[in-house]
Amino acid sequence: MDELFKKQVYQIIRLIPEGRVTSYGAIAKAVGYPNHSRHVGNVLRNYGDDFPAHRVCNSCGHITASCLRDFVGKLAKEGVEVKDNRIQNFRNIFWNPLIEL
DNA sequence: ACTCTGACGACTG
DNA sequence: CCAGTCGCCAGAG
Repeated sequence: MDELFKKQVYQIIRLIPEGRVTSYGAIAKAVGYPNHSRHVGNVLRNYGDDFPAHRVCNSCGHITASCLRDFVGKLAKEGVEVKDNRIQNFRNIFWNPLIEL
């Protein structure tokens, strides 16, 4: 896995506005690796809790993070409603790094 | 070199 | 909307 890839992923995630979310696949595309959605999640795992990983979920708006920590709480704090690991209103708050960047 | 695994995704019914 | 299936690629063992 390229260091560049990680760096790009980190960069993109830092740019996600508060109260918005995006998906692993969207990030992967944005950094030029269309089929590396899984690795985006893997990169996130490494960086830990010090950056807004809670603003990233899968393309269905479903939070699949095994460790779930505070994600729901943090999201709620930013105005993102989550119910049963599912992001409510996902379609509206989705932030596309390719278009809105 | 091979097999399993995984914070995933697109398609189909 | 939900479940099943297949494709994807880098790490770990």
